[in-house]
Amino acid sequence: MSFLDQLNPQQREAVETTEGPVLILAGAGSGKTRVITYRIAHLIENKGVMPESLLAMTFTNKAAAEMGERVEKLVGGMSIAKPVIATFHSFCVRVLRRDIEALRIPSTVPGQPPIGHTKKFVIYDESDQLSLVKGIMKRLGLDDKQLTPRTVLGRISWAKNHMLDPQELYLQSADPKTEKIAHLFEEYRKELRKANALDFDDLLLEATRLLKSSASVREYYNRRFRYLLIDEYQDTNRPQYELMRMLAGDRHNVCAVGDEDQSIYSWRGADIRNILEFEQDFPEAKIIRLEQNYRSTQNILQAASAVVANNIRRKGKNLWTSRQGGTKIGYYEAPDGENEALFAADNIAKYLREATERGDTARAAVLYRTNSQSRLFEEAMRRYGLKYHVVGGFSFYERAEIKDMISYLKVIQNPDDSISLLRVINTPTRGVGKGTIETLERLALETGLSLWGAIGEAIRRQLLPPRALSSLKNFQQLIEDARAMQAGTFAEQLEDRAGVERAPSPPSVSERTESVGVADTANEQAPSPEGTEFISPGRKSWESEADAASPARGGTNPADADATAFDPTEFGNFSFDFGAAGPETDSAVEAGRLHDSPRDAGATEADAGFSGSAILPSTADLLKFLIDRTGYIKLLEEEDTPQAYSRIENLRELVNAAMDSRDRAETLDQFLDHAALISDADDYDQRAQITLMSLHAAKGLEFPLVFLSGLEEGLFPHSRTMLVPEDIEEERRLCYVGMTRAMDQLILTRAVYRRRYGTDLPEASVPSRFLEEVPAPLIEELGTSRTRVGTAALARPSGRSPAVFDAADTHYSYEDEDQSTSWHESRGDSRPRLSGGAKPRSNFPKPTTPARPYNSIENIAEFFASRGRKFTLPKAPPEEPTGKRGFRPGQKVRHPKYGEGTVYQREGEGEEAKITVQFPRFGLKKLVEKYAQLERA
DNA sequence: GAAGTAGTTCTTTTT
DNA sequence: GAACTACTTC
Ligand SMILES: Nc1ncnc2c1ncn2[C@@H]1O[C@H](COP(=O)(O)OP(=O)(O)OP(=O)(O)O)[C@@H](O)[C@H]1O
Repeated sequence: MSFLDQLNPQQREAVETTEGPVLILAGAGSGKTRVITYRIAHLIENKGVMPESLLAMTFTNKAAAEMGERVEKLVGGMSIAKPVIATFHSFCVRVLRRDIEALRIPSTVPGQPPIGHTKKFVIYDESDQLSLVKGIMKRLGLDDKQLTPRTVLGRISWAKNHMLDPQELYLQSADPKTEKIAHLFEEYRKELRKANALDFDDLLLEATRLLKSSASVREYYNRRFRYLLIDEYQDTNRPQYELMRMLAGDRHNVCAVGDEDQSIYSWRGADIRNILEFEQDFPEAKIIRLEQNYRSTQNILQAASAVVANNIRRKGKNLWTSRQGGTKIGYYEAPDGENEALFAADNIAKYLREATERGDTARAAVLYRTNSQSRLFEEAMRRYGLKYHVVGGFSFYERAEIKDMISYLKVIQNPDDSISLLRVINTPTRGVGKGTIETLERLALETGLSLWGAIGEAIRRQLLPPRALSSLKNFQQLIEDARAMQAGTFAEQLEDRAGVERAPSPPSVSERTESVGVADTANEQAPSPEGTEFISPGRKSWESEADAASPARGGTNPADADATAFDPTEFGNFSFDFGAAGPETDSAVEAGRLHDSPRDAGATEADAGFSGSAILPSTADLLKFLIDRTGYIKLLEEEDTPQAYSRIENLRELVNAAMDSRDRAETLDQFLDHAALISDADDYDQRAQITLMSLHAAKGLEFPLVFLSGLEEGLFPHSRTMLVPEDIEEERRLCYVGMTRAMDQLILTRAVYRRRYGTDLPEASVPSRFLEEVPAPLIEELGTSRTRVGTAALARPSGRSPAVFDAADTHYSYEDEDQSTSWHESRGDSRPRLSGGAKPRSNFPKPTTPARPYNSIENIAEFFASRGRKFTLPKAPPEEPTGKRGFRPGQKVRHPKYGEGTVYQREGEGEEAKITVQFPRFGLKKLVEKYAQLERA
C-alpha cells in the first residue's frame, strides 16, 4: 500500500502534480504541510527524482527538522543524498558563504582589495543592529528621544523588506523624519559593509542580489534544484518571493502552500502580493484548495472560523471536519493574571491525570500574545509541580555572558566587526574606558580604518596615555593570540580539504578524555546512508569541500554528474544538534531553556589552556582559551552569587555546544552561523507535555488541549495594533491561528485586572473583541461553579500541608469580592463601544456569580501570602456608566480642543488616571483623565 | 576608569 | 521587574 493512500483526493492531486507551479491555498489543519512532506516523498520514491535536487523551505529550523524526519519515515531506505530542507535564512547563509565574493566590485584604488563582503562575514542579530544604529545616531548627534534607535531600525528593516535602498527611501520620503531615516539607513549600510557584517534582512537581500547578478551562480542552483517547495507561503516577504522566482528557474517546478488567514508576519514584510501575483508570474499555475480539516473538532473550527470571518479584507473559504460536535469552547474570566495562570495549571493538571489514565498522549499548550505573560504561567506550573517547557523569550544565545563569548569569537573570525569588538574590548573590565574608546572611534573615523585597525594605529603612534595604551595592548595581544590559534585550525582544514584526511580529525590530546562522552553522538552525526538532511543553521558537512571535486554520489542521473556538477553534500549532512541529539528526558525539560544537549560539564574548566590545542584548535579550544585568558569564569566565581554560578553554568554549556560542533568538525563560522540563526521556535519539543509559548511561535503546531490566554483589549488585540484596522485584522488572524492549534479542547481566558510591567497597581481590562466574535452557543463558561473548588482541592500540589493554606487564609482579604461584584455591575450596561466596530455582546454568556477565584481561595491566598502581600485592588470602579471616565484603549473619545480621537493607552486608575489619545490632527496627547473633559465620541 | 546606586522607561510578535 | 542611563564616590 502506498503512502499516497493516506491523502484525500485534493491532497493527492497536489502531491501528484509534480511538474509545473502549484499553489495550495487552504485553511488551518487541512494538511498543507502534509502535502509538502508527501510530495517530497513521492518525488523521491515514485518519480525517481534525486533527493538532493529537492529544496524545501520552511518557516523555522525546527519545522525543517521535523519535515526531514517525516520524509525519512515515508521513504524508508533512501539513497545517500537527501533533500535540502531549510529556512530561507539558513539557505541564504549557505549560498552566501559559498559565493558572496562574486558580489564584490574592484576597488578604484589600484592594488587595493575589492569592495564588498567576504566569505568571512558575520551575521548581526537584532542587538548588534541596535548598537550599530545607536552608534551612528550618536556620531551624527541625533536626539535619540525624538527618534529612537528602535524606530529607526524598524524603518530600515521595513525599507529592506520592501526592497528599497536608502536613495529610494529618501526619494519617496514625505517628511523630514523619513529623510533622516534614509540618511541613517545609508550610514547603517556603510557601517555594515565596513564591518563585513550582514543583518538578517541582508541574508535574503544579498542572496537574491547574488542570484540576480551572477548568471553562473544562478545556473548552478537551477541545475542543482529541480523542485522547489515552500511551506507557510503566506508569511514570505518580497525578497523571499524574488528568491523563489529565481530558484524556480525555467522549469517552474514550485509548490507553495499557505493560508492567507494565517498571515501573521506582515510586520516583517510578509506580503499578500506573493499570493496574488503567483498566478501572474506563473500563468500555468494550478491552484488547489483543501477543505477538510483533520485536526480540530467542529466546535473549535466553527469558533475559529467565526472569529476570522470578521475580517473584511478576506476572500473566505470552506473548511469542514468530520469530528462533529466536540467539547465546547471553555471560557474563564479570572480576577487577575495570577489566577488566570493558576486556573490553567489546575486544569492542565487535571487533564494530564485523566489523559494518562486513559492512556492518551497528553499534550497541552498555553498560548499568549506577549512573551512577558509567560512568567505568571511558569510560576503557576511550578506551584502545581508541573513540568513545562517554555518556547521563545530569552534565548540561550541572548544571555549577556554568552553574547560576550560569541562576540569574542566574532572578532576573532572578523576583527573588523566593530560592534562585537566594542562589546568585548572592556569585558571583563581591563581598563579600556569611555575616553579610550572615544579616541579610538575618532581615529577610526579620521583614518577610515575599522576600530580594530584604529587600535593598531593608536598603539603604533602612541596616541593614548600609557595606562590606556598598556590595557589596549593587552587586548590586542589577546585577540591576536586567539587569531593565531584560529589560523592553526585553518591550516588543518586546508589539509582536510585537500583530501589528506577524510575522517573528522581526532580530538586534541587535551580533549581526548572529555570527548569520550560525546563520541557516539559524533558517530550518529557522521554521514549516514539514509535519511533526510536538513540545514540546521550553520551546520555543514565536514566533507563538503572534499567531495566537491568528485563525481556526484549516488549519481544515476548523468545530468547531475557532469563537469560542473554540484556538490551533493554541499548542503551538508546537517544534523540538528538539539532534540535529535539523543534520548533526553522524556517529558518537559524543566523551565530551563538550554537545549544544547546537557552533559557533564566537569571537564570544561577554564584551565584546559592552550597547550594541547596546538594540535587541533577548535572552537571549543578557542572558547576555553578566551575564558581562561580573560579570567571570565574566575571573576564570576569571585562574585559568589547564585546568578554568577548560573552564568558559569551557561558558559560551560556553550563550551559543550562548541565541543559538539567540533565533533561535527565544523568551522568557526559554522558555529557562529548556528548561534545567529537559531530561533525561538526552534526549542519547541514535541515530547513536552506542557508547552508555554507565544501565539506566533505556535504557528504550524497542534495540541489536544490549548489555552488561549489574556483575551483583553490592549493585550490581545495588542494596543500597538489598535489604531490601524489592517493591524487589527492581523491580530484577528493571530487569534485564528491560536484557536486552530487545538485538536480536542480550547479554553479562552482573560484576567479582569492585570498588572502591567511589574507595577503594583493592576488595571481593569475590557474583554477582547475576539471573545465577542465567538458564537455564544459554542461557549461554556468555566470556573464559576462550586464543584470546581473540589477539583482544585484535589489538584493541590502534593507535599504542602493544609496548614499553609489555613495560615494563608487569614491573610486573605475579601476586597476582591467587592471588586468582582462591582466590575460585574458595571459591565452589563456600560460596555464601551469598541472602535473596531465590535458587535454588542448580547450573545455572550454572562458570568453567573462573581468570578471569585474559581477555586482555590487557598491557592490565591497562598500565592499572595507567599509574596507577603495582601490581595488588594484599587477602589475605583473600572468603568463609569456616564462615559466620562474609565476610557479604555481603542475607544473613540472627543476632546473640547482636539476633537475626536482614539484612546491609545491608559496609565493608572481613578483620580490619577492618565490616558494617551491619538488625535488625527494633533497626534498623541497624554491627558489627565480627570481634567481632560473627554467625552465618548 | 570602576563600581555601585537611584531613577527612568519599557513590552508586541521573530528569521 | 529588568535593563538601561545618569550620577556619585573611590
Ligand atoms: N488526509 C489526511 N488523513 C489524515 N490525517 C491528515 C490528513 N491530512 C492531514 N492530516 C492531519 O491533520 C493535521 C494537520 O495537518 P497539517 O499540519 O499538514 O495541516 P496544515 O494545513 O499545515 O495546518 P496549519 O495551516 O494549521 O499549520 C495533522 O495532524 C495531519 O497529520
